[in-house]
Amino acid sequence: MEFNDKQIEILQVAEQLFAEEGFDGTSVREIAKIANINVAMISYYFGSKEKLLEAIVMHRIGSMGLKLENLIQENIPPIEKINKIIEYYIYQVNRNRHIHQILHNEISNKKRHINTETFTELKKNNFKLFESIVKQGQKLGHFQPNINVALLSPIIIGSLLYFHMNKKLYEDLFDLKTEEDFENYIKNELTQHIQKTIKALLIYEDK
Amino acid sequence: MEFNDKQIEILQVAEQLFAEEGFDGTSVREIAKIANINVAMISYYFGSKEKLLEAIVMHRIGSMGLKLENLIQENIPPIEKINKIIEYYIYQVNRNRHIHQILHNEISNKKRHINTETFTELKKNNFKLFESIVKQGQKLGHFQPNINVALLSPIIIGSLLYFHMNKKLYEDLFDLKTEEDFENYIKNELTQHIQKTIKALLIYEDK
Amino acid sequence: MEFNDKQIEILQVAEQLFAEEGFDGTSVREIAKIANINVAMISYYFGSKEKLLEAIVMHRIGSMGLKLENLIQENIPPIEKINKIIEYYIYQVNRNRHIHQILHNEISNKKRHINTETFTELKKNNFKLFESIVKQGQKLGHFQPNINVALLSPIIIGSLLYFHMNKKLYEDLFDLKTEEDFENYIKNELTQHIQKTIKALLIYEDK
Amino acid sequence: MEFNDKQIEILQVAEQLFAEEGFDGTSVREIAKIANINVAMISYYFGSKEKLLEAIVMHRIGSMGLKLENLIQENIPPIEKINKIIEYYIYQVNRNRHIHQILHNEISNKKRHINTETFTELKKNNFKLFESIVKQGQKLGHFQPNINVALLSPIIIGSLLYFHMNKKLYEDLFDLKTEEDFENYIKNELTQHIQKTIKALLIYEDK
DNA sequence: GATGAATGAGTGTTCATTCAT
DNA sequence: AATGAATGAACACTCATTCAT
Repeated sequence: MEFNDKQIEILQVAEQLFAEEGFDGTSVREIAKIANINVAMISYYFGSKEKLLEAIVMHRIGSMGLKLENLIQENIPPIEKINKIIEYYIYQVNRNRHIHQILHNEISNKKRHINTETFTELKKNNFKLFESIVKQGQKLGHFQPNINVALLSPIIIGSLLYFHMNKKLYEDLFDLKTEEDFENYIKNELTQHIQKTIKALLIYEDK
Repeated sequence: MEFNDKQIEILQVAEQLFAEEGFDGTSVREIAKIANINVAMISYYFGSKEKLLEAIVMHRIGSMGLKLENLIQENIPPIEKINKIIEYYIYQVNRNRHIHQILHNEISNKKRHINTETFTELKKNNFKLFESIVKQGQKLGHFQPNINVALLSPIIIGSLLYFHMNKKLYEDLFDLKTEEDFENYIKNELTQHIQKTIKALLIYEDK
Repeated sequence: MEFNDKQIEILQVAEQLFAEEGFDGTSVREIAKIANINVAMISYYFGSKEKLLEAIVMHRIGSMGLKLENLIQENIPPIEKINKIIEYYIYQVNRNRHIHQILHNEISNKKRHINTETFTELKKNNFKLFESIVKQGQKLGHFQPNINVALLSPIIIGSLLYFHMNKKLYEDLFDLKTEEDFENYIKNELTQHIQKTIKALLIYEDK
Repeated sequence: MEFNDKQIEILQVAEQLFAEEGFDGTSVREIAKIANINVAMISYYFGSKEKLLEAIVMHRIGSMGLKLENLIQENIPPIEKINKIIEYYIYQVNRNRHIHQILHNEISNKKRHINTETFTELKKNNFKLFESIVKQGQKLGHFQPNINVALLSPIIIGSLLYFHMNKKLYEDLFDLKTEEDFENYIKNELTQHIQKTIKALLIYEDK
C-alpha cells in the first residue's frame, strides 16, 4: 500500500497518540488538529478510525522485518549470534515502541480484532531463526539439549516490555534521571542482563 | 474501604470489561447493563467512572499482598525458595490477570494518572524479598555474586505477560486447544521454564 | 403555616441560594448540604422543590406587611409622610432583598407560576396608602393635582432595584469600597435623591 | 463577529427562551427543538451553552449603541434634549427587553460571570451624554445645580423595568386589555410620567 | 417522623462519520 | 481530490423525587 506525505503524517501522529492515550482515548479530532488536517480526511483517506489503526499497523510492520537472515551463515560462535539477535530485537522493539504498545494493548481487546497476522508471521520467523541457531549450537555441543526455543522470546521481549511498563519504578531504583539515562540503561545493562540470562539458560546444565 | 455486595458486583463487572475493552472503550452504560444496575449507581457509589477504576485497583491490590514473609526463615535451599516465589508470582499474576492487564495499559496512558503507588509498593516489597533470599544463597555459595536482583521480576512477570499477550500464537505453536490446556501450560511448562531460566542465571558461572 | 426550626433553616438557606444562583441554578442537594439536612427532607417537608419556593415566598411576605397604617393620622406635613414611606420602603426592600430578587426573577418566568397574589395585594395596599396621603397633600394645596400615584412605586422601588442590579457600576462611579459603603450610599444619598425626586414631582408646577 | 442565518435564528430563539425561562431553566434541547436544529449545533456553532449566552449578549449589545451623539449640538432647549433621550432610552430598553431581562437576571448570579463590560461601557457612555446636557442646562440657568446625574438612569430605566416586572398589576390597575394597550401605555403615559419626573427634578428648586 | 438507598429522566457535550459542494 | 458543515448517537454525569425501613 502506498501512502502520500499527508497520509504518512497522519499515520505518525495517530501512532503516537494511540500509544499514549489508547485507541478509544484518542479522538479523530485530536489527530486531525495535531496533523493539521481536516477531520474528514481521516475517513476520506483511511475509511474509518479503525481502518486507520490497521493502516498504522501495516505501515509499521512492513518496515520491521528482521534483516538477520544471513546471520546463520556467519562464521561466529552460536552464542554470539544469539547475542546479536537479542541486541537487534531490543533495538527494534525499542525503536518501534509505539506500535508495540498499541499492538499489545489491542491484541487483548475483545471489541476490535485488528489483523495481526503479519505481526504473528514476523514472530514465527523470528522463532525459526532462533530455532536454527539453537540447533547449530546444540550440534556443536555448545548448548544444552531440551531448549524450549519458543519460550526464549517471552524472556527477551517480555523483560523489555515489563521494564518499559514500570519505567517510573526502574528510574527510581536505578537513579535514572533523564530519558537518555533510561535509554542507555536498556541499551547496556538490561541488554547484557538478558543476554546473560539466555546464555545461562542455553549453556547451563540442569542437574 | 468497605463495599457492599452490589458494589462488589459492579467492581467485578467493570474490572472484566476494563481489561477486555480498555477503560475508554468501556461505557458506564455497558457496565450498568451487565451488572444489572442503574447507570446512576456508578456515580452514586463511586463518584465517577475514573474513581470506579481507582476503586477496582484498590480493591484488588488490597487482596494481592504476598503471603511469603516467613519463607525466608524456612529451612530449605535458597533455590527452592526462589522456585516457590516464582510459582506464587505466576499464580498471583495469573489469578489477577484482569487488574494487571488494566494497570499495565493505564500505567503508560498519558491522559490519566491513576494512583499506582500501592502497586509500586507491592513491587518494591517483592524486590526486597528476592534480595534477601538471593543474599542467603550467595552467603551459602549457592548463587553467583553480581546478580542484578531488580531485573529478576522483568524476566518472571514479563515472560508471563508476553505469553498472555500472544495467547493465540502460543495456542497455535503448542497445540493448546482449550482454555484449560492454556492454563495448564502456564502452570507447568512455562513456570518450569522460568524457574529453570532463573536458576541458570543465579547458579551459572559466566566465563 | 407553622414551620419548625429545621424547616426555617431550610427556608433561609434556600432563599439565599435561590437569590444568588436562581431557582433552576440551585439544586436541592446544594440546599441540603448547606442546611445540613438529608436531601429527602425537602420533598418530605415541602412536597417538592417548587413548593419550597412557594413556602419561602409565603414565609417572607407574611413578615413584610407595612406598619404604616397610622401614618395617615399623624400630624405632620404630607411631604414628610411621603419621605417616611420612601425611607421605610427602601429599608424593607433592602432588608428583604433576597426575596425581592427571587420574586422579580420568577415573576417573568413563563415556566413556573408561583402564587404572587399576596405580593400583589401588598403592593396594592402600598398604593392605597400613597393615594390617601397624596390626596391629603392635594387638599392642603401642597401637592399638584394630576399626580399618577400608581407610578410613584416604579420610581422608588425601580430606582433601588436598578441601583442594586448595577452594583458594580455604582461602586465604581461613587468609589464605594466596602459593602458598608454601598449600604450607606443607599441609606443616605440614594434615599435622599429619591425623596427629592418624588418631592419635585409632587410639588413642581409643570408649565 | 459574523453570524449566518441559522446562527442568528438560534440566537433569537435562545434569547427569548433565556428571558422567559432563565438560563438554567432552558435546556439546549429545548432551544434546538424550537430553532429546528440538531442539539449538537449549539456546541458546534458557539462552543457551549454559556458561550451561546455570551454570543447573544454581544450580538444584541452591538446593535444597541446610542445614536444620540449629535444631539448635544442641536439647537433646542436642554430639557427637550433630555426628553428625547428618555424617549429613546425607553424605546431601546423596550425593544431589547429580552436581553435586558437576561442581563439583569444574570448580573446578580453568583455562579456565572458573563462579560458585561461592553454593557457597562454602554451605560457609562449614556451617563456622559446626560452629564454634558445637564451641564448645558445648568450653564443656561435652566437646571438647578447639584444634580446627581448618575442617579438619573435608575429613575428612568428602573421605573420602566419595574413597570414590566409588575405587568399583571399594572394591566389590572390601568385596565390594559391587550399587549398593544400595555405597549401604548409605556410609550405614552409612562414615558411622559418619567419625563415629567426628571424635568421636575432638574428644574424644581428644593427649599 | 425521618432517612439512606436508589432510580428514571434529563443535563450539556463529544463522538465518528456523512454529505453537498 | 478535498473539505467545511452538519448530524444522530452516544458519552459521563446530575437531577428531583420515591420508597422501604
